[in-house]
Amino acid sequence: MPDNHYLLIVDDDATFTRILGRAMTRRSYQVLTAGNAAEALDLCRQYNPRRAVVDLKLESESGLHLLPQLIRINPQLEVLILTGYSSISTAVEAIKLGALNYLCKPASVEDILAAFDTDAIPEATGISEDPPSVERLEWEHIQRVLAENAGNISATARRLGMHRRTLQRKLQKRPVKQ
Amino acid sequence: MPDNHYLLIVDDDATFTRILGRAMTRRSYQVLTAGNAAEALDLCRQYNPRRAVVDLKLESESGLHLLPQLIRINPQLEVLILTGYSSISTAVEAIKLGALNYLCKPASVEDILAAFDTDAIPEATGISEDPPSVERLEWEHIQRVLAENAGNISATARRLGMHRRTLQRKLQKRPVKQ
DNA sequence: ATGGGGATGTGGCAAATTGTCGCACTTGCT
DNA sequence: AGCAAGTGCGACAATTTGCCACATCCCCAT
Repeated sequence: MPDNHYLLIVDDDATFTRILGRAMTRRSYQVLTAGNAAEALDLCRQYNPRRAVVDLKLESESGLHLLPQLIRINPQLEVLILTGYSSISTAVEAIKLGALNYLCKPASVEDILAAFDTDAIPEATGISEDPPSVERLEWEHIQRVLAENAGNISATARRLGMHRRTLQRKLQKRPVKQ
Repeated sequence: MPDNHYLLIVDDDATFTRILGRAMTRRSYQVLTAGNAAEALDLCRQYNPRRAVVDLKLESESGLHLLPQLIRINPQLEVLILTGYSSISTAVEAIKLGALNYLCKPASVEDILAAFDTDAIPEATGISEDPPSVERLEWEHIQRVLAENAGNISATARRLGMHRRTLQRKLQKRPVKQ
């Protein structure tokens, strides 16, 4: 184990950081939380955390912009990008910028921990292209259109040709794992 | 401009490699084509191409497996991964393994060139114009996977994570229309 | 401030879709 | 011949929808 267990959580949703922070504290991380980029950079400089969970969508600035700054401070930092909607291009961008991994919200604490630790053997395991399950495909598509419509559920349902009530119910459920 | 314009195209679909190869030749690339991993590695060693387009789904082996081997031969190689479906996890995996970019088929020659030449990422799935309904998206996805499995309904259902009976019923309901 | 026009969250219920078995038949391989 | 795998289909239960009816909110123009 490394010399410290500092985990930096960056998200402007206070509720989310609180919940995740508590869960991580319970797993013996020393949790630092930041609500914006400036705070995050300060904490990073001050505590030199080993891992970070960064929301892609911060109020004004983008998590994608924050990412390289954090890594410049500490090149060893393992950053996990969290995003509300799944977009391949942002996922690719995040990894190119040095993120360790990329997850879609809502993600469970287990998902997050797994995303940090899975990195171990990307090559050895037989990676093959599996077609995404229809559920997964649907979920990602919904997230994309929802993002396009700025989170407007009614409009999204209309454009997706599904009933608003149905969309609501789907959104309440969990994302499907691959 | 670099010392050579060799472009390696790796895909087991001969028609695709021919079309893409011709288009790239017209754009003054010297095109090398391979139908499997072994050929690809040979060509890579022999010609030391600067760029490569690799289909993620090769017959037996996976493009994701080939990727690190190519890069080991030539760390400068710019590899573009082409895939049949848009899947965030494989996109992330590909970039982690050193791919320059990730595109979904069908991609135009322009898309491919743009993916090589710009850091900005073209929206991989070509979304954002008019969101297809979930039904339509599902239908297209089913057709793709079904084709990939040579019309095998049982196998398709398994890979799609849906019940065989359900797939049967879906296929019956919509013969082929749009 | 007052009243549209949208959006959102819920509950309830009928209608439609799925999940699950089972069974008969065909194919390809040994 | 016998086996493994795939296919088509009927029946029935379990879920998931579509749809309607509110009750709130919020924003904006009157």
